[in-house]
Amino acid sequence: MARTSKTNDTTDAAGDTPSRSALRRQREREQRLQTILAVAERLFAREGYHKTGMERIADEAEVSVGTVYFYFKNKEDLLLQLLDQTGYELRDLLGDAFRNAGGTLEGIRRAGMVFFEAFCPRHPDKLAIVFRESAGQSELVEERRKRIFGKLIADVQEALQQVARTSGTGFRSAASAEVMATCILGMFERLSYHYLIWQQRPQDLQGVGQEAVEFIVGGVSNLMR
Amino acid sequence: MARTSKTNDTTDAAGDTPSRSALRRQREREQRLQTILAVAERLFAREGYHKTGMERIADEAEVSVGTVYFYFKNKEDLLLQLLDQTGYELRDLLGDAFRNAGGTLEGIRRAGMVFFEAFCPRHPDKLAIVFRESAGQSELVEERRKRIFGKLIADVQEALQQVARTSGTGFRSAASAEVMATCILGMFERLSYHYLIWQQRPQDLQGVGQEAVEFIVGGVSNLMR
Amino acid sequence: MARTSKTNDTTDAAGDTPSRSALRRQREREQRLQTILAVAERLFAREGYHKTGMERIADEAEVSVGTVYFYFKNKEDLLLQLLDQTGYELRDLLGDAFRNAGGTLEGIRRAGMVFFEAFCPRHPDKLAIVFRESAGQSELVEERRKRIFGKLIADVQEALQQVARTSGTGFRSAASAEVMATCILGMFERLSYHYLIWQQRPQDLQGVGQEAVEFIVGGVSNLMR
Amino acid sequence: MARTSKTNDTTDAAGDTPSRSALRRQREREQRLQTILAVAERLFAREGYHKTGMERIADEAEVSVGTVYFYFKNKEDLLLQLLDQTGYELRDLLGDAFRNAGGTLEGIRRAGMVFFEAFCPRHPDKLAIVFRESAGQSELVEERRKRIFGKLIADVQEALQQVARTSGTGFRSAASAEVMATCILGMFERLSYHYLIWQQRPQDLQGVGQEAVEFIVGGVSNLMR
DNA sequence: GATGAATGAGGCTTCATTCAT
DNA sequence: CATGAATGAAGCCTCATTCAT
Repeated sequence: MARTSKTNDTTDAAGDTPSRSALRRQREREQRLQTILAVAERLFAREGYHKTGMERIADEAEVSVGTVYFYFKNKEDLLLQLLDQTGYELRDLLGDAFRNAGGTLEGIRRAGMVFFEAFCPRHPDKLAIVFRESAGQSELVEERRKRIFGKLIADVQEALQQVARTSGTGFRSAASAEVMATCILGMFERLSYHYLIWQQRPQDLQGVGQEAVEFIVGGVSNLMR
Repeated sequence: MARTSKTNDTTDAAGDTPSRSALRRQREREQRLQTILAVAERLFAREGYHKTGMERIADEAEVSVGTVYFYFKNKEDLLLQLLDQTGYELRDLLGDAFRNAGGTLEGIRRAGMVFFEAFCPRHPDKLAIVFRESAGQSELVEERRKRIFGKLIADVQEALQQVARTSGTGFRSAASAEVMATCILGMFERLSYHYLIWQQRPQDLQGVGQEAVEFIVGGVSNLMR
Repeated sequence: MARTSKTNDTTDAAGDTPSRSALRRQREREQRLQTILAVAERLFAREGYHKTGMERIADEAEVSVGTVYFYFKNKEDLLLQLLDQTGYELRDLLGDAFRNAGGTLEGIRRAGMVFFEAFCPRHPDKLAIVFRESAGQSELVEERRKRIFGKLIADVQEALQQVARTSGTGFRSAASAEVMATCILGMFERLSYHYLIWQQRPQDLQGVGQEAVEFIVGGVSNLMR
Repeated sequence: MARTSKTNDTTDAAGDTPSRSALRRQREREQRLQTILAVAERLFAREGYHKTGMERIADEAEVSVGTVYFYFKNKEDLLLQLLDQTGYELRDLLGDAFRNAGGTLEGIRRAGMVFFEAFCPRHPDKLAIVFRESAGQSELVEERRKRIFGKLIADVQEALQQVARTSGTGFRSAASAEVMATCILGMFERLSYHYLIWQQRPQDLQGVGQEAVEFIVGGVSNLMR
């Protein structure tokens, strides 16, 4: 019932234009869902997935427990939707950046910086969830993480392959691009985890990012022949 | 509590020569402790930290729950000791390899391969625990993970700086070595996670490792001036 | 609340002739109520009273939860009305048959067969509800069951007493008729439960019924002096 | 772990004679289990299965909730074990009586009276559970009820067939005995339910029983040819 | 030292019912 | 009248931990 954008309307004739009240309900509905998600994101990231009870989430979202369960099947579903959301946003930013790298190392460099300059400072909680809280919670969750990482790796890999094509060369081996893409994601993960979550030095991220992308550029070059 | 009825030998008198039975008890004690740790490692890695109950651990270690609690303060302690153990082994292998890199890129290359060729195939469960199960379980655990990663990063960083010294150059910036070391750890983490845990392709790890160390060498070179 | 904008007809003026639209509304109302009852009967009987949620009932009756609550005070009320309905139908069939037994054992025999030949095959769900689902749900429900059984017992008892009167004899004791009537109801209950609900052998019911009524006839005779 | 009569013993040598303390533990264990069962029986019968929470049971048995769950898998298991217990007792009494009926109608008569005179006054709660509370609670429970009734029916059926053999006659049809046995059980059920649970006239049960067994005898005779 | 029965706080989830629109 | 989102009390159950034997 929830989660499907039903547009039931009793006042309007038979049209495609929902009534004003229906629209408002729709909005409020979406609003609530987002509020709950936002609260869950914050709590999962700061207090931990397991330490956060559903009641606490309901409280802070100013709804009842039942309402949370109206919008989300269970606690795991809440985490899954958070993961998906973050997955989308990451692909929107990172994926896009890499897809628009234009087949040049400079493009790769710029794409990498997007993560450190645009994503990290804006969404530290999301990072904590994808990289920490969602790790090893259930098969379903792990499955979803795998898929998200897979997509991102594919994006980066594609960008790398384009670089090779553009520069008229190739990679050391067929697997090089995939391995490098995975490496790059791993670097992003650990760097953001290290400097943002552990060391709480968000202001260092730009510098760190620059070193990292330089490192990447060197690594990539080295695997091109 | 430590007083048992039969203390007719020089067990814990004042000497340096423990009696035979005391020695045996000591051995049995160590044996038990290791069995429990081993069981916990396997279960945490395969079933998940939370899904594994203390009773299950006791059962498979063929002791009682009480005994587990005699050797370990609580469940978290079990995880902490597993982490420490893995930390030591990692430093023993990786740290050593990097410390013995001899200040050459070739040394770095060889050190990196140690992880993929020696550690990964031998200790997949340990990897699952450090990289997955211990993530976000409690502040104490996270603290320990941070320390372990920190130590490893320091080792790698040191190796990198030695390369710079040996080659008579320096790095792009003072932070370069630390960033690179973190990058390298992140690569190791994600690559092993990806190919060993997710994709279950342990046979690919050697090839993957070669690409990875090549990538590293390139990256490092690029940050030397 | 009962005041709607359009009251241009003689809807609820003072007359005996309701308007056409009022009649239609009345019909629709009755229709809805019956639909809900029918759905509840099916679900209670097949899925169980407790396992059936109000939302499921509303869904299958193609109305909203609120509507169900408009027609029925609460879930218990739904069950009570189902019980009453079944009670009426049972008395309509069984009671009538026994009342029309004409004071002969042959009449008793025919009356008994009505249950197995006419009621059981037609209303298995109703049987499941009276004999299974309504058992031990609440004091109110149990009260109603008691009343229904009481009425039926009275009907049968009356028929038995008429047999005695007609044949110019009496029963072993004053309580005989009541006890026998209760026995007969118990037989009907367990036989239908056993062969219809448990053993799923509806085709056997006619034969079973014949044995049963024969058993009854013998039992009744035996208590007449 | 629970429910299996382990006889672990640390003090004794290697013998078959458990130590005194082990024996006492064993006794206490059985004691507790029976206490919980008794409390559950009383509460289920008087307050209703659904209205009785596990906490209430634990409280009245003077143990913790965890302890209840140590002895019983879940609430349903509690009910199942109560059912089984009652099933055994019923067969012990009723089944035995019918098995010892000796192939005479007089034997049947006496057997029937056992139910009213020995079982009903002693175990009203058990009756409430088998005939009321366990009805329609879950497939597993219903399955068990079916089995219990089946066993009892078989016992009675066997007694009836023996009567036929002894008297050198047979029954109206092959199914007669089964149908009659089912009838008899149904009578017992409804009569006890009616006079014990509903009408609270336990003192009437003996008289009612006499009428009932007379009724049975007549019915049985009537189906013999 | 070893045992394992007992504990009980806390977690997740369901679902009958209400009420503003 | 109908709707269906919101409520929240109540229920069942788990499991890390303790402690008497």
